[in-house]
Amino acid sequence: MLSTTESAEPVGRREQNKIDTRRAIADAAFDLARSEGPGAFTAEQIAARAGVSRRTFFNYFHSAEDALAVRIDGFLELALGVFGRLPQDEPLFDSIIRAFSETTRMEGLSQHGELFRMANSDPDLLRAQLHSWERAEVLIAEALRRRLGPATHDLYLTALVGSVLSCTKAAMRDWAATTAEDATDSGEQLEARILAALTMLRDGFSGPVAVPLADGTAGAGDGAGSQPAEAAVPPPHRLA
Amino acid sequence: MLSTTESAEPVGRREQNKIDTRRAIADAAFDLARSEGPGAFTAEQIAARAGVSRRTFFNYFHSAEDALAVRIDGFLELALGVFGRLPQDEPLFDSIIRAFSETTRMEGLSQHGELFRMANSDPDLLRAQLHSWERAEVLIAEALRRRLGPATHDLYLTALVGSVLSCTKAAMRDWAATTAEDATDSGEQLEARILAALTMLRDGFSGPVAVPLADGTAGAGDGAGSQPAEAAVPPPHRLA
DNA sequence: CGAATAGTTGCACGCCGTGCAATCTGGTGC
DNA sequence: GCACCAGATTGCACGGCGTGCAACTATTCG
Repeated sequence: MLSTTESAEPVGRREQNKIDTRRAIADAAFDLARSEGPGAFTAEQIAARAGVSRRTFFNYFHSAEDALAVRIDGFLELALGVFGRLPQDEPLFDSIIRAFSETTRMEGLSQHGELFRMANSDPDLLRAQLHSWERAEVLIAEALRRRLGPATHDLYLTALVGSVLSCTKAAMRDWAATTAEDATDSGEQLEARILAALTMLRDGFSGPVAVPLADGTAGAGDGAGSQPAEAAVPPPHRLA
Repeated sequence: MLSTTESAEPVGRREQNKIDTRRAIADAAFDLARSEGPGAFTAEQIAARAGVSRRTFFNYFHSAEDALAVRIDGFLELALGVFGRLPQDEPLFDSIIRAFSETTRMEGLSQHGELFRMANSDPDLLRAQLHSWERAEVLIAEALRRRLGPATHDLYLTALVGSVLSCTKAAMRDWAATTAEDATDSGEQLEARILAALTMLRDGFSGPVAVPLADGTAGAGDGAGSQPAEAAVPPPHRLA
């Protein structure tokens, strides 16, 4: 299982404490958001639940919403990590698609669905999440530049990365809105949507792409009335 | 000249006062951001400069940053308006491209460049701007659904609109970073970038598209090393 | 004009986010 | 083990934020 915190490196007590604290705060924030509702709790409450002072909370996060949105950062950093480990000689879009596909296997995926829904009723949380995507955009653009070469035009890079993330975001929104995340195939549901959205992007949105369902039939992906094509995962390269 | 506030409708005193106040506040905020630097002024100062009370400021905007970001909303609403007035039978991407192209002729375009640069040094301003794009995404998706038909799949719509806006955003960022906005061809510079970015999107990012320069030569749009194609505006349909 | 309605203002309150100095804790060299 | 130091936590204080509320003022309408 992919993990946000996996790191076999020997790490000192100090560093480990920081990681633990950061995690404790993020978890406390998420628990509170669940029980009290998004935007209906204070930094003080988060700190108390995490067992630190209010001041320490603000040493780790700028706001309560940031403590929630940090999970989005985790998801995107994970995807970036997977992308970096893919063979550089395969078609670019295959790498992109597989990076995000793979990342849907991460632990704690279900929380992301909740997070997206929470953002619907808390504008500040939405902003924090948008900021997370924005930060990831920069990181991914850098990684892409390393892969495509330093001469790659900026506009091409940023437009591409922005579009890819927009499609992924759209897929996750759709997934969060329509899928019960305690379902056993929740991950596959998300993966199918990401695949569909990124395939549409690769095809220049010339037409809608159906979201393949678990039972093998294609979902109602009716766009402009034409018959939607069905997306398929790229050939099964192995992770390096 | 396109205008954010143009409206020939007969409007009562009450309504006009609100419009004036809103504008006065937004202008005051922008002036302050210029003179004091983004994030270096208070709501109280904005209110004072706009000639209203602090409380009234908060009746109009949720924060100082929102008062700045409202200009982004204006730009995007303008583009949406142009899009709605285009003939519905032309190719979708032609409409999209021309809608944004056209909008670069708006008044006060230069301020947008400044706004983008300000966001680099003020995270809260960046968040407010991202929120503006997000809100516009919803509006544009609705307009697109009206055009494509109510059966259009949600994921197709949101992925498309998100990508289009990401490309436009990328174009504006690039423009803001590279172009002196007091240049006489500032508008054309932006238009060329938007055209290039949206053309790349339409082509599924199969390769970079050069940004045509005013002198007729193509700019250095070198992507993966292949020869970049040059973008061209769609045929000159007339606005309805 | 007078009543109704909509917008403005001052006030008060709890919370936010951060600089600062005191304190505590884990790492390092002896 | 002990002394020391860098780094992390904490309490405190302060200015600013964002909003509910009630009083006040301006516009609209009969």
